[in-house]
Amino acid sequence: MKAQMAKTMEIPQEERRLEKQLCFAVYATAHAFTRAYKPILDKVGLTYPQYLVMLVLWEKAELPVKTIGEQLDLDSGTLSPLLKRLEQTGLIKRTRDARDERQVIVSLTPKGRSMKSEAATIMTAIGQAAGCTLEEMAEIRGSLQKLRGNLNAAV
Amino acid sequence: MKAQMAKTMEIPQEERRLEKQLCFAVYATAHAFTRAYKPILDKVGLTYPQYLVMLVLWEKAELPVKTIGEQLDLDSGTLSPLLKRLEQTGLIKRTRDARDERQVIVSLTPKGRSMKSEAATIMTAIGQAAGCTLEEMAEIRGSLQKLRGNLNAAV
DNA sequence: CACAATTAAATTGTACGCAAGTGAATTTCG
DNA sequence: CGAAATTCACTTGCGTACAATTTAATTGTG
Repeated sequence: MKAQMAKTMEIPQEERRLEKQLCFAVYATAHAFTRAYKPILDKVGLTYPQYLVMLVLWEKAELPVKTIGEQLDLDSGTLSPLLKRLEQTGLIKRTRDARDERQVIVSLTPKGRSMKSEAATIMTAIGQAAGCTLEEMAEIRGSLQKLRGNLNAAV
Repeated sequence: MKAQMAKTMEIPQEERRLEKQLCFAVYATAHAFTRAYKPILDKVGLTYPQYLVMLVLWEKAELPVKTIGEQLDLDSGTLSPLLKRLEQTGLIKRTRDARDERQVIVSLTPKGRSMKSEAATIMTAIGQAAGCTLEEMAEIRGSLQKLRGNLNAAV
C-alpha cells in the first residue's frame, strides 16, 4: 500500500529542483569535457569520441567492433562511420575475422600505435583543467558509475 | 622550478586510468540519462534536449533565445532548429522583440504551459531510476558543478 | 550624423548518437 | 541435416552539438 502510494505521491518543490540539477549537471559537464578536450585533440586531429576509441585500442591493439561498442556503450550505428573516419586518417585498420565473417576486427596501424605517447600529454592537460584532486576524481567517478548502473538497470 | 617540472612530469599508470575513467564516466552517464529519459519522453513527444528547454520555460514562460542558450550552455546553432521543432509541435511561439528586432522571444503556448503538470511524473520516474538518495544526488551535483566550472574556466 | 564594431539569430557543414531496417554469416533446434 | 532464429556490422533517417559564416539590427565613436 505504502509503496504504491509513493509512485503517485507529489514531489516536493525542493526535490524537483534537485533532480533537474543532477541530470542537467551531468549533461552540461559532459559538454564541458568535450569542449575542454577539443583544442588539445584538434592538434592531433581527433574528435573526443574518436579519442575514446583510441584509448580502448591503446590498451588492446586488436578488438572486434562489438567489444569496442560494449566498452564505450555505443552501438554500430555510431561506431561504423566513426571507425571509417579513423581508417581514412590511417590510425586503424579494419579486417573481416576469418573465423567469423560477421565480425570486423579493428586494429591499430603503426601510426595509430605511435600516437599512444601523446595520450599522456592530453591527460596532463585535462587533469590540470579539471583542477580536482585524485581523491575527488575517484569519488565522483565512483558515484557516477553507481548512478549509471542504476539508470541502465532501470531501462 | 618545481611547478615547471610538473608540466612535463610523467603521469603514473594509476593516474592515467583514473583520469580516463572520470571523463568517460561523465560521458557514459550522460548517455545513460538520455536513454533513461527516452521511453518517458517519447510518450509526450519530446527529446531530452527539448525537455531541458521546456524545463527552463516552465520556470519563466517567456525568454529570449540567448538567455535559454546561456542557461543550457547551448548556442544558436543548436537551439534554432530545436526551437523550430518545438514551435511546429505547438508547444512554444517565437516572436521578434519589438524593442530589439535582433532578438527572438520564445514563449509557451497554452499547450506548452499545460504540459508542465507532466514534469512531475517524468521526474518521479527518473528519480526512481537513478536510485540515489537526495543527499547523494546533491553531492554529485555539487561536485560536477565545481568540475564544470574548472573545465570552463580552463577554456 | 555616419560608419565601424558589436550583437542576435539563422544557416551551413561536419560529426556524433541512436532507432529501425538490411544483408550476410553463424547457431540453434526440430 | 536444414530451416528458423540469432548475431554482427552496415546503412538510413532524425535530432542534436558546434565551428564558421551570413544577415540584420543596434551600439559606440569620432
